Amino acid sequence: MQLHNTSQYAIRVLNFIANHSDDRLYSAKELSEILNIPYKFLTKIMGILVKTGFISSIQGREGGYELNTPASEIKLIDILNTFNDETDNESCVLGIGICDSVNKCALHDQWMEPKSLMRKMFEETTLNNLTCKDCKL
Amino acid sequence: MQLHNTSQYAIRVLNFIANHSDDRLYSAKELSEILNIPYKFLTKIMGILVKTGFISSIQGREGGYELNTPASEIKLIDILNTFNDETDNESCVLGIGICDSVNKCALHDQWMEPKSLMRKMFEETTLNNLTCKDCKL
DNA sequence: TTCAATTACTACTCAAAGGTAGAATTTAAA
DNA sequence: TTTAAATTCTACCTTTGAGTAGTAATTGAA
Ligand code: SF4
Ligand code: SF4
Repeated sequence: MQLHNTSQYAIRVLNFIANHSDDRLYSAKELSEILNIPYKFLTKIMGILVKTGFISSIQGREGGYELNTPASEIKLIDILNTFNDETDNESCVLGIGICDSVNKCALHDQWMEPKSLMRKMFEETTLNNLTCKDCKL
Repeated sequence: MQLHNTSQYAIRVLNFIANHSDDRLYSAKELSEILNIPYKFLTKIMGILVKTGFISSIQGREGGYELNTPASEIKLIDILNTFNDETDNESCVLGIGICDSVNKCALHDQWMEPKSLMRKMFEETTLNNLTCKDCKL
């Protein structure tokens, strides 16, 4: 019951960049050191974040990454979907397939409240709701 | 953000056996067909459930499985822990390691409510809270 | 006693996540 | 113009979850 490492990394990177977007460009090397994420794995993830349009990259010497979309428009759920961290009904708690209020699994009644709260959180939280100056990176 | 298949299967099997414990013994073959779980994978899981003491097995012809612990004493969280579906703080949403109210990650404030509800649910729900006669298996 | 239905055990394959290696490309500073 | 610092691309390796195969051991029924 956990997010994928890639999702966690992506959230942390995007959050950091969003919090320092006025500043300047950050390179993969810096991000890797600041956020303590394996360099080679980070660059792989950055490539995906560029392709999906969350960030844009400046190539070459003195290059780096910067936010390409306003922080207020990047929802956590969008990041999760990018890395196959599904939160939809198809892959719900007992994974039984399509289900509704009449056709439900044994856990349904207990699960719906935590699940909907979780889903609501991922859907409504954007990067700029996350701004937290003293938080761990 | 999902339970492991093994956890899902284990919950469904244990729930079924708990709901039919008065009945009779159920064999792996039957369980596999009723619950639509691959036979060979199921027997592997049953072995683990026997070792951990949730169920006991009757070997040989006419054998099968039966609950070994009262349904009221089998918490979902115990099943999850058996299959490495951690819900503890070490492996929390951003996976940053030890953290408390002063030393927290950027998602902490948003995450704690859904998380604690989820955790409470897994900790307080036992197999006999789950009894649901018309539910999908 | 034989035999078929059953659990238990060991070892393997497959797929996906997590991570690494190396070289190509881009670009600004020296 | 050269060079070093950067992103990008392709391919690989490792680990773990998911699932399969085959066989041994057990035991009640015929
Ligand atoms: S909890 Fe509800 S929505 Fe989720 S699998 Fe069970 S029945 Fe379906
Ligand atoms: S949400 Fe809170 S407990 Fe979980 S990783 Fe973040 S700081 Fe730690």
